[in-house]
Amino acid sequence: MEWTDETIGRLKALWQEGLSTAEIGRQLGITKNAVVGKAHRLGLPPRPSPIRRQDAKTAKSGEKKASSRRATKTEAPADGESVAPVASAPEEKTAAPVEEAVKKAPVVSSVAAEVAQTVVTPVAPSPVAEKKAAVSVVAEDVALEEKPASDAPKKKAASRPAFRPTATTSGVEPRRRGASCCWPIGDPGTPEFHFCGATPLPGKPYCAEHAALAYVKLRDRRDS
DNA sequence: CCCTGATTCGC
DNA sequence: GCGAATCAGG
Repeated sequence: MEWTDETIGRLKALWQEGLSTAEIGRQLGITKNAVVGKAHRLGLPPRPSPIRRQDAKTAKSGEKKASSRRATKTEAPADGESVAPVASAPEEKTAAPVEEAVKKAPVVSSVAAEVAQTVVTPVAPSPVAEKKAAVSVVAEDVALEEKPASDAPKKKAASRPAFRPTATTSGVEPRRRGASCCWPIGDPGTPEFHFCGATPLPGKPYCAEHAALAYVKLRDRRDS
């Protein structure tokens, strides 16, 4: 994966929109692992995760690498070392009510509801590239996804319908307070980088102007 | 089972 | 740095 400014910018934008990593990956044509990995390396703010791994330090005896996690998962303790059980520390409940509010439905739901028949999906057609084009008419190598055309031997693409109302997407997001258009402007990472900031359309993360750019028909972009 | 995000670590 | 494999919670 070539992480250009465009792709990184889109990743950031989509990430901020609250889309799932898998969804971001689908739109970028990469795996969710790539998305998460990159997001972490970029230091993007972690989003509400269902899981809470270890405490990173409590059980952090770096022995796992001995046989590599993939090789042996049923790794027996081998040594007779007593497994000094840490006194189960009373887990602090970091449950912030805010999280619940924020982690709500990615904008897709509301949009899909509106258009009903015309399935749309939020896609940022390289807003950054747009600006670059203004400066120089360079043929940007917008990462064109290499869709498997026909079904790959794998059984992927099963959940392609783009929008499937699930428990997570059914709720209406209450976080529209003081919202502003989050269309990325400028090069991510530079001080000039910012988001549009205009008043977004109800239920959408973009203002009217950018929503028109952001929401394209799924069919149109699939076989592009 | 499916989904989700997080982490690890070979490459 | 990248991301598949893996883990782990819902």
